[in-house]
Amino acid sequence: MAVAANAPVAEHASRVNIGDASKRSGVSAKMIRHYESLNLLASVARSDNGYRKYSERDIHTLRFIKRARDLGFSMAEIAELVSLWLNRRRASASVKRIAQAHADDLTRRIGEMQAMQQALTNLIHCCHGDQRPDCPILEDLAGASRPRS
Amino acid sequence: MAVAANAPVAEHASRVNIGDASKRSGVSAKMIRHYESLNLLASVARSDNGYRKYSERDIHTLRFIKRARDLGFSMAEIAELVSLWLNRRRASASVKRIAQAHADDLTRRIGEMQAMQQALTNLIHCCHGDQRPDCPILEDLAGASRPRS
DNA sequence: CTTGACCTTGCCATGATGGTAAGGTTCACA
DNA sequence: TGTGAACCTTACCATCATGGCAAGGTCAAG
Repeated sequence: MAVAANAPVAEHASRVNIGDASKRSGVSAKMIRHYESLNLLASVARSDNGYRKYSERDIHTLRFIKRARDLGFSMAEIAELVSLWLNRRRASASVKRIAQAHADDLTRRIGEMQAMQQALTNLIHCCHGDQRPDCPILEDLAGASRPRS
Repeated sequence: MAVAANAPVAEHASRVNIGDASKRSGVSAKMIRHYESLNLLASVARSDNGYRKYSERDIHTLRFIKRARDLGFSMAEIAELVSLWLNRRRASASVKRIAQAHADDLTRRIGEMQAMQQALTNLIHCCHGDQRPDCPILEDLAGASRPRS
């Protein structure tokens, strides 16, 4: 039995409030509103009392966004991805280019952090970490490369 | 020959403006002022015209901060480190604890980013990246676990 | 009718940094 | 003496994704 994809008749009948949309997408209500302000969700419906009403399609989009966020894409990138997703005439090359750029960015940042981690680990290994004040970590920070003027 | 502790006669004679302090520490003037507002620099001197005046000691502290930033410490952590650096009765264990916590944090974040990177790399490898619209990357985003509506 | 759970908008905060604007100071040079 | 460049000052805004809070409207169950 599929989810609510096979919803019976009127799609608008199954529209839910933001709280349900949040639970079903894993995106906080706060961020759902935020994404709407970024135009990631095309024109969210409102009921008479002003409450937002989310269709299955909206929830699908929210899940798409969440998955992309989990992969570390920025909102700007996600906006492009959503647009490509909705465009049936897209070229997969466009998607791949965005993904590759992000992957490269991750690689770079991971490298930077690993360098920090390595330097830090070395210093930590050199520090006896007891009650004495002598500390190679502070000594490094106080003048690592430049030995003192 | 010790640092500027043994500076010839009047230490205040060698005090420099923020621009020089910036060049000599590698910290932007903007951030030097910011660090002062965070109380990382004890009471920066001012000359009659209101310009900040930096001693050798101040510049040494700025270099300490810069090195710590380069290792990825947060400003809150750096505040603690500076404080310990200035306290001759510190226990090296205190320093080591902060460094270890930061290293652990780096490890965690590196792991998260590597997981993203790995998932992304897999998807990218599956995408032919040409003019056709079929794209495993979008398919994953649109419903990795849950198939599609 | 009340209570509690929901929804609305709007503003503020994060953390580290950059930018810009509007104005004061200093110095070198014509 | 004037002028312009290069410096300094404070103060505000922006980033990016997210959370929090406040004040108020809505709705359903008791």
